[in-house]
Amino acid sequence: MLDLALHGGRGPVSLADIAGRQHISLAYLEQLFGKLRRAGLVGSVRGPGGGYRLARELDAVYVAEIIGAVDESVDTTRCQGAGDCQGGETCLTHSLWEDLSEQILGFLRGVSLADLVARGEVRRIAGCQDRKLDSRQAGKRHGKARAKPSQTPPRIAATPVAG
Amino acid sequence: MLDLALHGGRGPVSLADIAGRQHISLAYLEQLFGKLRRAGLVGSVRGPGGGYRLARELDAVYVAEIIGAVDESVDTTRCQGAGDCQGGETCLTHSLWEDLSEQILGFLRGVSLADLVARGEVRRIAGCQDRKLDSRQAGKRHGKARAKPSQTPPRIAATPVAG
DNA sequence: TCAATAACCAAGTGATTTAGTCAAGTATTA
DNA sequence: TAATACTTGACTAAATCACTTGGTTATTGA
Repeated sequence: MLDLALHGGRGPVSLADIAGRQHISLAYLEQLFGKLRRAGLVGSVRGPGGGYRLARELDAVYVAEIIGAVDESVDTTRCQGAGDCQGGETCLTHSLWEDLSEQILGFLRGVSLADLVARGEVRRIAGCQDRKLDSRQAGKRHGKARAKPSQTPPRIAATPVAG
Repeated sequence: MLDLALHGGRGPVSLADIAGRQHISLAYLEQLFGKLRRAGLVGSVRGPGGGYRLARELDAVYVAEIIGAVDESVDTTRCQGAGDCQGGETCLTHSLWEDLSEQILGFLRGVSLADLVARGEVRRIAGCQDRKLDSRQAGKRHGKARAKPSQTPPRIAATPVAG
């Protein structure tokens, strides 16, 4: 979504472009953007020259929504907030994880794509990515690579012992 | 640790007791408390009547430490903070996940066992647990059950798409 | 001294999750 | 009408994590 925010100025951005810049496989991006589209966060344009564009202004798209569209939840309780963590009963630490979840959601609800684009760090990295892609594309012609190099999965390491 | 905080008033608490109240298997508790002991958060007493006790006062034990001792990290970046998320380079969203990690750590560093014990919700649930255990133990005699009923694992659901 | 109790330890297991792949489509436009 | 791009669904590989198995060692009380 950030790539879209940074490169969506002149018409739709193809997933192949994003795949090249962000080192995420095209097939996987297709999955993610399917969810994003169904959540109403992006719009798509088919056919040659097509691609995706953000459905709203940068300052109206919050990270929490994006994660919600893709992952469906940022809840840290084992019971997904239901309170039946311990065989129908509520476990001792339920309220703690509930508070933490609220904390995380609050933070992610406060960060918009506009906020991220405004960061010097983000602009710098995006600049590097663009330069790299340009020099790489100078040497090749219309290379459609469906299988891209993969990376190790990210994961939030903290896990409640009971919650 | 909360169970220990609530029941550690009169001498050490055995893991079998905690297992009974919190529905966590004894063998699994042994693993966790091994880590907690090595981290200096609890002390142990062997032999009959033995068990574990908190190594510090309630208001000096923070949830962040407990998670750190057991899980080792609450980092949400895919590179564990190293900044080499994208094949040696830093990925676009690195700073976002770094901020989120700091947010989570800050929250968990601010919650002590004393804070949790002071919660009405926690006291209420602990009361229920004690009453249930009493009525169950009235009917049996020295039942050493090493294999306890298990529960579905908790997990933080939010996962950064790239970080 | 011996048996019971409870901490200690190492290795393995199994369910779940998630990033990612594969193989088909269908729509759009030059 | 062919190329481009999006759509869908089923599958896979790896990792994680809660949990188990099968022991050993230390302490206490009878």
